[in-house]
Amino acid sequence: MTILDWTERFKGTAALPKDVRERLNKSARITHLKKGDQVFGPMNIPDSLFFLYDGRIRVSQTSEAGREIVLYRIEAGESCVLTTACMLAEEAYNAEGIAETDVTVVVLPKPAFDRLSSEEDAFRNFVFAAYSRRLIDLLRVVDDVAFGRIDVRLAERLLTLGDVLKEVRATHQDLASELGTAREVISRVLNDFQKRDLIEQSRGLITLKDKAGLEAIAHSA
Amino acid sequence: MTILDWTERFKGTAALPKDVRERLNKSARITHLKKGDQVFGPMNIPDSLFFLYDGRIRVSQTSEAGREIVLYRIEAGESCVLTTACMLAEEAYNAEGIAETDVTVVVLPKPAFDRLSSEEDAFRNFVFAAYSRRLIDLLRVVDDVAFGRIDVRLAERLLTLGDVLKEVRATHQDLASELGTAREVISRVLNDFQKRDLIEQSRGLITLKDKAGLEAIAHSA
DNA sequence: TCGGTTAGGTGACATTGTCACTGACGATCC
DNA sequence: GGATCGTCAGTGACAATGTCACCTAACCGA
Repeated sequence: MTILDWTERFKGTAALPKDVRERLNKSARITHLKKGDQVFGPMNIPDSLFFLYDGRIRVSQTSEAGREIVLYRIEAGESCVLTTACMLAEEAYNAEGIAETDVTVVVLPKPAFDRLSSEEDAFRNFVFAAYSRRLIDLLRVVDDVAFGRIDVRLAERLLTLGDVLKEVRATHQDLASELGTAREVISRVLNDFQKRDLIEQSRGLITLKDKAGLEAIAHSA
Repeated sequence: MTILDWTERFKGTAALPKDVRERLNKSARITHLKKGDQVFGPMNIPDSLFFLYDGRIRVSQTSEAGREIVLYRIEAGESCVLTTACMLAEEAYNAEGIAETDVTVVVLPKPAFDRLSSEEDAFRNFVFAAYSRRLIDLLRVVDDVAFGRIDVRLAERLLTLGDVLKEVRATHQDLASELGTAREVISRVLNDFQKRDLIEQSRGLITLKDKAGLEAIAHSA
């Protein structure tokens, strides 16, 4: 494939001197993954650092009983620190990353990572910032799960998933996995939303009819 | 006060060359805090790095409604990365650290931190490991809150809080704050435990009568 | 010992999670 | 077309947990 200069894509590398960037381009490997592929998981801990060049990765956690909750999403230009966390920590964990779209990943071997983070302040700060971002994300998840109502959380999530279009292509089970709850709960709440004319439903598709109304619910925490 | 060589206390600094450690001892400041003092919080974001020399810090999060949940504890020899996370991330958060005992803290100014983490691999790895540890801790919290039963979680927590002694000195409200639930819920579960002869209760004190029984509950997830 | 504060108990009810089952829809094959 | 199968969604009963209002008991300092 064509060799692309990924270093311009990341905050931590864009500002680096040209020679450093060229060195990086040599030592890093670029990988493509299909939508739905597992990027990492309990059985699949990479020994390298991941930087997401293009696409989106969904990081979720699954309980013993098989219920799932989405922790956060990695967008293009961000790095995936959880893999490194899992490398360092001995403890068992059960988070996994799934490619939500086709994905292009820059894989940086650990030696190159070490060298870079010792030599380049910008890069090191980028990595620290990535860690911080995830910590904050998880604080938010804890807050939502421990203290939030699901109608509020579902309204929020519908709005973020719908974004530009007013459509959310997801089954009730998908949404349950987003929020870490059961399908039946989602069904109940969605039916309530429908009765209130906030949404329209059809198989695997939800249409947002009243974004303002949903926002009112989302912010009524 | 007497100057103590804290650098031997931390994994990331103990192995450093003597001259580096001496430099550190000069640039860092040592602070003492009383039991119950706030180490950091939404209104009190330090601009330096914290290393816990002695004592224990409880990190918890509080909801809008005022309900609290304990995220993790920092033990002597560990660093407090959440403060740095909060420095870097712009977003609002509401975690705070409370000294659970009298506490001795090493405060390392950011310039010294930057220099150290660029020059010394051991130190940098120590910091990364600290971040990782907290990420994993939070994954566990998410798992517990989203998927765990409270009787299981309470049994676990009683065992860890009781540890050597068979006593837990905590009010029902304290335990509710540990697990992010309501006092009434704790009261109900404790009464159930008492009926089953697993514990004994008196005002502000719980005695573990049957650790094996509690462990059975704790592991019956 | 009085009075106030804090810890804990209780019942009614709301919300959320679980379970078992049903029907509805869409694809495919004959 | 119609039979069949798998996925998606709806439902009612019940269990677990959270909320609210209010009560009692224990402790503590004046």
